[in-house]
Amino acid sequence: MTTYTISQAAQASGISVRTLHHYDAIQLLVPSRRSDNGYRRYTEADLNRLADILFYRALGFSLKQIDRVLKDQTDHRVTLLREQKQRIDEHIARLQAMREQLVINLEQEENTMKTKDMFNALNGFDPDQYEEEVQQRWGGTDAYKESAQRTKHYDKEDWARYQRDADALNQNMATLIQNGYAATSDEAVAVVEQMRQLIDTWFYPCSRAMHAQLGEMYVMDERFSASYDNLQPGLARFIMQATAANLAKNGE
Amino acid sequence: MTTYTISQAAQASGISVRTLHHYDAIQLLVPSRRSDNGYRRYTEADLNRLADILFYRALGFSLKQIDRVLKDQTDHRVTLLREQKQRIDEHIARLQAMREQLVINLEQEENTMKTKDMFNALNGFDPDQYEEEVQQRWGGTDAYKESAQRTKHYDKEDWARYQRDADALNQNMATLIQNGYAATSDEAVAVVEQMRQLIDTWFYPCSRAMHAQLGEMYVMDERFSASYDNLQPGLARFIMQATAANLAKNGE
DNA sequence: CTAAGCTCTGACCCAACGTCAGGGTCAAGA
DNA sequence: TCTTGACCCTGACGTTGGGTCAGAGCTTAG
Repeated sequence: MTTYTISQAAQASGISVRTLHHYDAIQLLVPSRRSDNGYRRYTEADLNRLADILFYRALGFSLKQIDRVLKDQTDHRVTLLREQKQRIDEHIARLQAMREQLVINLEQEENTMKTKDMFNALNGFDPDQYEEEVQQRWGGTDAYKESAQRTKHYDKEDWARYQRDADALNQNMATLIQNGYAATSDEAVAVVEQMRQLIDTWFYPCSRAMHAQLGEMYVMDERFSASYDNLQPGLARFIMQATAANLAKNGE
Repeated sequence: MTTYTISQAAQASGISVRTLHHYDAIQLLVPSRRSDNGYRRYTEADLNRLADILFYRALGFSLKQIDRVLKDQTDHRVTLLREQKQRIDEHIARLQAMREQLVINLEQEENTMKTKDMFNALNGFDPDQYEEEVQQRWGGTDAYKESAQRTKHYDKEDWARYQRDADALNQNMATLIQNGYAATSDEAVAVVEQMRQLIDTWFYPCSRAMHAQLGEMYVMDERFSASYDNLQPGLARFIMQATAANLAKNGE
């Protein structure tokens, strides 16, 4: 009778030696013989059983279940198969629910990403990946071109530095709102002027008139205003009014 | 500031206390405070983080991944979500392949079940569940009716007893084949006569002529002969020949 | 004062192996 | 004959996400 060593058995069935050790340990597949030196010897019958095991394993049965299935001669098997199908169907249903949620989430994230990118395009972030919308809406403007030129050479730290400064200014503005300052107050105008200068230094020449236009955009586009108002309700509109006041008080 | 005990936090979010212990242990959710006696106190912020954790858990992220996702502010998140969707899609595909295999297998098993049931209908097993084919092919015969009548009152032990006797006779017959006896030998005929009597006592009056017919059926229908030949190659044909010999030697 | 109902930490358990570690066996080549 | 390399063995720990005690402390109501 021809027998196989453990590595032969493993290779023949495409599993690891460790797996066969495991199946032996849990008595799922005990090789029929051992050679004198204690090596496992697998017979053809053993390999057949192994094939059955792997078959049911591929169907998602647990090793414990497989043991039962192979003991149970044919009768109860149909029930077990049906139960397993049931389990798999439920599992699939669960995963499909997850998938749906993920898709919904991705759409949301992508929307806010787009919004951010539109903003970033005007402020200079790399719009390469979202060319469609950004290019269509802003691609023709001089500001866009200048911004795209300059920012090409910025690195991570540059971005982080800018982000920090911008966040600080937004935070200042939010504080003003909380303390009851008007958008036309000198304090608000001072902050918005700093905002303008920040854009000016980092991205493109931004006049007060242009900044006022930008402020309007913040309000018009819900996706912008949402992200601002997230920080502080009414912030988008407040900034818009401040840009206008800045233009009125200090000229172009 | 209102805080929550561990059991309150658990109940509020529908998870176990042990789970919160675990999340604390792996630093996924460390409660902001402990009270003087060492009890965990969860703040609202903690519960918010917990909600996020459970949200991503529901999407199939591992706890380790969740930790990263919650650290990573928004940017890398889209990538992670996309990767997760990818994993889930693959998982679904695998499960659907399993499902297909299971369905195919179930169809096969159901076919062999039907065969067995046809046999059982003539030998008396409850054919209720497979009425279609069994009824169509055998429903009109007297033997079927008689069998159906009698077996209605058999219980599990009756069936087991019958099964044991039948198995023993089949085994006897197999042994005769192995030892080179002819189907027409007195020994084979003796066994087949016992088989006939078994049917006679358990199910319906079965003459030798009828038994010969039955024997023919064993051979004709591949589904029958396969299950007999499984026990011993050539067994189905051997029994058929023996039933014929029995009829010839001993009359109707 | 005691029992009930919380809480704590520590520790073992599950499934299906992967991955060493430490140590034998065997055949071929120097 | 000795060594090298390719196999083989057992034993044991790690992984994931908690479940399930066990032993012990705190607080509160009866």
